Amino acid sequence: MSKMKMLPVQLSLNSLNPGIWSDVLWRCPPAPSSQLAELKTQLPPSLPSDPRLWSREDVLVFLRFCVREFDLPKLDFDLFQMNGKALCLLTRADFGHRCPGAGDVLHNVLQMLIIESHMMQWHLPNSPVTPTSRYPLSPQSHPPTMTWPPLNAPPESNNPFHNTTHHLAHHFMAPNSVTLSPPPSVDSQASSPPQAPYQNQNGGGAPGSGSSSAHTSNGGSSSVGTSNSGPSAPASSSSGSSTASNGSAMPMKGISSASSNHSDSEEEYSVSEPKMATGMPPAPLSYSTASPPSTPILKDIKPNWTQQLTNSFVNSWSQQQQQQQQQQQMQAVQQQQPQKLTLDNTAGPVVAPAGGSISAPTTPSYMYKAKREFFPENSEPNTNGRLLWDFLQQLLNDRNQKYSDLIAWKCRDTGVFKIVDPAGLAKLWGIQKNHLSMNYDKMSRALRYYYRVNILRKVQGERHCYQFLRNPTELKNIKNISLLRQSTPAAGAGNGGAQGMTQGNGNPAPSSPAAVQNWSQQQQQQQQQQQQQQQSPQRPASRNGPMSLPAVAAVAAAAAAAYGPPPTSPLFMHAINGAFHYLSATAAAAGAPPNSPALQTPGAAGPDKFQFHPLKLENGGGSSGSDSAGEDLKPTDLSVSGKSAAAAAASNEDCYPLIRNADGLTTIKLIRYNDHQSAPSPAEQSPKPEEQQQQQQQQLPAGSNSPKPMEASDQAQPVPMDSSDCNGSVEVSEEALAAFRHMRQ
DNA sequence: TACCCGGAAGACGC
DNA sequence: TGCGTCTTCCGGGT
Repeated sequence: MSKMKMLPVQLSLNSLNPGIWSDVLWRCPPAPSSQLAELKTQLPPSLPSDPRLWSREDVLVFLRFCVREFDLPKLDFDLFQMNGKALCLLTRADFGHRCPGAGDVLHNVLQMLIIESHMMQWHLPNSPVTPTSRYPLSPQSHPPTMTWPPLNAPPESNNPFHNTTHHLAHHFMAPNSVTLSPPPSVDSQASSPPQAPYQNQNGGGAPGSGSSSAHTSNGGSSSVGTSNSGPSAPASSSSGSSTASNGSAMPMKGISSASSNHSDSEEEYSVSEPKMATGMPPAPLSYSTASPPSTPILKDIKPNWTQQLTNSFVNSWSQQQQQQQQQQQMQAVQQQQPQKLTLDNTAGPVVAPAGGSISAPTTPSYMYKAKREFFPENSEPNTNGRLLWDFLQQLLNDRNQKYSDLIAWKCRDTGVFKIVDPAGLAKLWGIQKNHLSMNYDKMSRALRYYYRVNILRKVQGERHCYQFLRNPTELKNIKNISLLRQSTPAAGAGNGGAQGMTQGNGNPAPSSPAAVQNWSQQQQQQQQQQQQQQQSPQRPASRNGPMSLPAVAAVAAAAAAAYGPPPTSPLFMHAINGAFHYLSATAAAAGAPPNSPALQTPGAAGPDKFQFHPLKLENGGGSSGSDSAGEDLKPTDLSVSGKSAAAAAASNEDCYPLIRNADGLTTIKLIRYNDHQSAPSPAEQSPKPEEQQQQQQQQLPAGSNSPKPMEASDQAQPVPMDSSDCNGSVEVSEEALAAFRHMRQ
């Protein structure tokens, strides 16, 4: 034992799903950098620095090295007949099963190396971190906007690891929250800590994380970790525990993702278990053997891989929601109390993970403080997935396709989607709503409820296939969806029951072919927005703008974990502060993006906080029923953009028409001129400013009953549904890295 | 057996 | 208190 080196990560980890972040960021001993460096220097030089690149032989070399260096018990190397990719997919539990007594060590070491590899990639030049580099672990990052993968996808993408790494990357970039998304009710949204990037996926503050045993003694502790979840805490924590316990979610996710991303065939989608059979990762022994702490939420569900998968999604989802909330509320608060943005590193001490406290990895105390200050209980109303259609939209449009194993577009243009994993999706939905007994039957009932209001229809003949009859913008703008019932579903069974819809409330309600086209257009616009966000050089901060606080902190934490002091150190706190301020300043200097908290103005840019470059083709005058929607689309007001319509159009830039809703709020319609459409020339296309005003006036008669453009893209719902808005992951931008470098200097 | 449908009653939040 | 949005349960059909 004397020769045994200090482990890079504590061994007192439970069997929960290894959140790379959590493990490394919150369990690092005081000097991880030096240890890691030492470790790396002693690794056999033949080993690629990126574990994923290891061959089988490399894996064995690595294992032998660990056995030797850490004085581990003898391993059965036959259980590690896998390459580095597969090895990376092994969970802590997997390691534990393969080599009891040494699994934690191996896992931790490996995770450290993965982290290191991450960091190296981040620092690579010409390695834009956002958004194409959102998949730092994925050698073949795919465009986030790719909803349905091309059939000619490279063979590599068939590799389960493709999506697994993607998923893993997500875990890294936006580490899972422990808290399984308590229903986004007031409590959960307002008081649940903005911990997403910091929480241990392992659930509930890593129940039992302080225990060195793989078996957490239950989560009694777990509820603590979830902090203010209130009544939801048990569910949250328990789910987290389950997630953790079923630590194989990631591999399975990867497998599943791969299949789902490359085929929408019934065979591949419909049943989960067969996927497992066909895509078994090299870790068959541990999927259900991790002895999850029995928890209320999942106790009646076999810990199968689907569940694990779901839990993984749940965490991601939860994290998305929290991050969105966090960003929104941060922006709101910043406008009022910018001085409070400085995280006080004198905040209560971060509960040291060493003591086994579950709080530390779950919610650093400084984040609690931040939460208290920045996230008031009375958060602004925000559906954020509280409505089923919104929930589905956000899953479907997730930029990272993180939920493609649960639900995926089948034809995004027409709004047709397929529930890939009904049970998993239902479970996720149930967790979202805190209805833990949710199942697909119940959820589908809710979906059928949408038939009546012409939001959805069933795709005949295809299981689990539904079609949105209204595009996200429509749905978002229709405040009173019940009004949609005015159209009798019976009238339009053929085309989705959308005929003659809802003219009564002034909402243009083209759910028929025109609506589908409108849907298609907006979907395309969303994709274009995403692409533009990725490519636009004049928006260096990307859609992330200055990184959100969690992102900043994530970078700092990552860096601290990989290089520097532990998160509990003042330097770490200072790093976060510095990063944040640095980014704010950077954003200001570079021309703050719309979602720059510091620069955001409450008026026009406010609602657009999630969209850098809103695009516009407004449905001038409501539902014309025209199939050529583009012809009716007129920009109305370009005041936000500060350019004339003609100039904007001439420059092929986007317009920012304003629409005033019934509440008098000015919102922005996000529609873009499609270059590929048979659009008139820019000069023709864009009315003169006077015309715009006239049009706007025509469209916005105060109190008028005349048809208005979609009513009120209300500011209270700053989280649009399109993919560009699903800001689930903590995207680490170049600025963030620069910030970190800056603060390290 | 699973999926799908829709009625009915009720919960829950606003 | 009313309303909207489910949730839950159910019987029936495919």
